[in-house]
Amino acid sequence: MFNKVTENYLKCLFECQENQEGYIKPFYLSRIFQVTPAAVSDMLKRLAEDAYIEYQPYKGAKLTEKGKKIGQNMVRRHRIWELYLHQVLKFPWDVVHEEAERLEHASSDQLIDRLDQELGFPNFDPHGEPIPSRSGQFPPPIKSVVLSDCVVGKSYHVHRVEDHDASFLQYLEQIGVFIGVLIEVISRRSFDGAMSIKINTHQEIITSFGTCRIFVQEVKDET
Amino acid sequence: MFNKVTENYLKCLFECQENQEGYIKPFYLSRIFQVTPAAVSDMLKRLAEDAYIEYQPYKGAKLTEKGKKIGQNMVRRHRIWELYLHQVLKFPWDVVHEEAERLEHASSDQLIDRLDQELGFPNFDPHGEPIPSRSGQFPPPIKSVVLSDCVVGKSYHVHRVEDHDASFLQYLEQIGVFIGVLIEVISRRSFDGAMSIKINTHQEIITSFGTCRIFVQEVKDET
DNA sequence: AAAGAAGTTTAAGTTGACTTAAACTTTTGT
DNA sequence: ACAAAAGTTTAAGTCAACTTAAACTTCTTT
Repeated sequence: MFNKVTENYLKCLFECQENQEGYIKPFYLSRIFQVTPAAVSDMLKRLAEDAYIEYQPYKGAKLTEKGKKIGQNMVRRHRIWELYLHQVLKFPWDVVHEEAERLEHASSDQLIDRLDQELGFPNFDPHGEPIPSRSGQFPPPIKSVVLSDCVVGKSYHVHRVEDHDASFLQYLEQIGVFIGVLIEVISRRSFDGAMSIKINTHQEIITSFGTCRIFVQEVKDET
Repeated sequence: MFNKVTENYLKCLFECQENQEGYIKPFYLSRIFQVTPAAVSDMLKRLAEDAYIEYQPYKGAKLTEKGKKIGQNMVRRHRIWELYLHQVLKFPWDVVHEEAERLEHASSDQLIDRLDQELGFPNFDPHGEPIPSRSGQFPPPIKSVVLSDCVVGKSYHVHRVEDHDASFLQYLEQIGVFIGVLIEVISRRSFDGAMSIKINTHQEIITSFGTCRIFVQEVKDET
């Protein structure tokens, strides 16, 4: 479609705008892409020239409608590939991110639509991220809270986990934390934020690294 | 794995060496990649520096063992993707080449092996090209002849067709020429080489463009 | 309010993959 | 066998995406 670097910038900017308002700062992008801030500056200037972003020096960048469309499409491609790799080709959820990261740039829209169809037009990827439809529609948002904010004694369904660290995902798989799983908060340590949770029959300790990367929904009591 | 351009050169050189001995000439590569001969010269020099090829000015290029390995792997990736797209995802055989052309650079060896397994470790792609195994083994070669060399009155199985022109493949599909189909040579016109062939019940005229791009096996008479 | 830290931009340079133009080598046809 | 044609290389330049180093702006803190 376009080139890899452009697609990655627009995807990343789109993902930022999913979570927070305002302008995205170069420093953030330079960490994500592992390049110097100077390279980001350079690139943002080019993206602005082609009207993919609105960019003001020292202020940051923001997608235009044109750029947003492409960024959203890249997010769709990425999440559909992740789900296809996991669900159809049975790859563990900790490896699909990296593979999808390349495949998303190498697929036609027709291929993505075909995978989408094969998957039954799913709403969420293996880490719980929403998948926009071909027409750009997102599924209705699910209001979830971060595990670290949860109340001791209550039960929750795991709804989303952050997907950028493979070894973290491996750990979660090993202790039985998947999307949809029911957990109960047993305790929280005040000094380091680590939480003890019950999954089915066994108990596990999740450190603050994890508790701020796991998102859950409160279970509606049905008694 | 490496970069796209390098991978494409090594793949192309490998495909050449599948068919003919000797050194590959820059002019040929420049037509394939749609770049100027100067660009090819430049690239060959770089490939030789990294010991992927043996290259002598005005003589041409030849893969080293190191380059051969990569080229063969790219051929494997390409053909497995073509077959997966055609057989599993039901894409018509005239579009799979283009899609595979990009996917082959974006897949890990693990993904390719997984697709291979899903397909049951096949020996040929949708156009009849042999697929090397993960260990580099090719299926036993099938001795086939080009349709233009066939004898009027005899019957043949279609074994391979050249895959680079999508509209040619569309045409073949439309008239019922697939890999494995039985055809009978009815006649050949001496002045332009066009041949009339019988497919099942109907007859079709194949011009010389096609007769030199369709490869067949003689049917062993079993009376 | 001013200084230092944190972050950003500019300037100059590099690299890979291209281009055009000109010089060169090899092949082909008579 | 030799001239013209065909193909190849070299030289110089471009462009995207990077780098480092230096200059600059903004944020934070006292």
